[in-house]
Amino acid sequence: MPELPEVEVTRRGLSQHLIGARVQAVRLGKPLRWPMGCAPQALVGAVVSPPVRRGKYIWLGLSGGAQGQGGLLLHLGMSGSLQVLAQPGPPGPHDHLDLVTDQGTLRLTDPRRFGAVVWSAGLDVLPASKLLARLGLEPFDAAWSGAHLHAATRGRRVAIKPLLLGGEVVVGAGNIYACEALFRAGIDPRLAAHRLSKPRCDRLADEIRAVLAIAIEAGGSSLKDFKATDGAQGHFQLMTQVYGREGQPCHHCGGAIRKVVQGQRATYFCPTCQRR
DNA sequence: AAGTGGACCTGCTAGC
DNA sequence: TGCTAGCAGGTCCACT
Repeated sequence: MPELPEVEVTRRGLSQHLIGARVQAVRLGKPLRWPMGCAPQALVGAVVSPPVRRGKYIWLGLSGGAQGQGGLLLHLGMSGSLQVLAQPGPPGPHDHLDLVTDQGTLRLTDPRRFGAVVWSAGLDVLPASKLLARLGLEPFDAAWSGAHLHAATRGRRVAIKPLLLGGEVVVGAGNIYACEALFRAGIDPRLAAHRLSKPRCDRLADEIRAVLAIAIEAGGSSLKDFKATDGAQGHFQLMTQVYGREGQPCHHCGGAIRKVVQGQRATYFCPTCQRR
């Protein structure tokens, strides 16, 4: 589910409610992708630092508990969401973490359990450092540019769309936003990455940043599971030009949007507006 | 090294 | 109406 915009909307929600909150209790549900790596009890008494986003991860710094200085690295996988609840009801079968604090209960809900909650003593030490090690540039970092994209794609014969999904070049564009950015840039998702000219890299780098910014403004995309921390739904899914629109007319040229499969993921594009 | 495909898990939908 | 196959926003790992 959550791509960069949904994670960023979530991070902002956590910032509003949880900074300075003191952990009172921790409850775990079913196992997620990896074990948390510390005893839940050891987090009691810790105080929450301002949350930080790196790619699709959220880092929630914690200080002062028995576990000592460190934090939780959170990932929402395909179907996760985080809410801050003033009056939490009993946890359901898909609620896998409750961080009860004096400012509300942070609850992670994730039906598919591809998400993760991992304790680490810091972002730059194991295990967090390993999870973040291969991540590419942040799209809102000044270093993200067409020049960087151009350099990173030299010698890469893989198609541009699955390369974007991999996140080693630039983080944050998942299946929806990779499709949308390539449409906006007029680039065929099947084009081998190394064939992208410098001007087209400039355009694509700009469009990736633009579509992610627009989606953050829209509160993200809520296809089925995603909710912001206050339960609000995003509405970017109403604005997609290609994603999920197979057979429907292109808003630009009127031709039918096509769907192909790349790397076992659906890709949507306009065969007229997007060129090799 | 780069590329490809399978794995993880659950719920929903389209099609028979 | 009921079953089943296929699909879903991510990413790690093993294999060629």
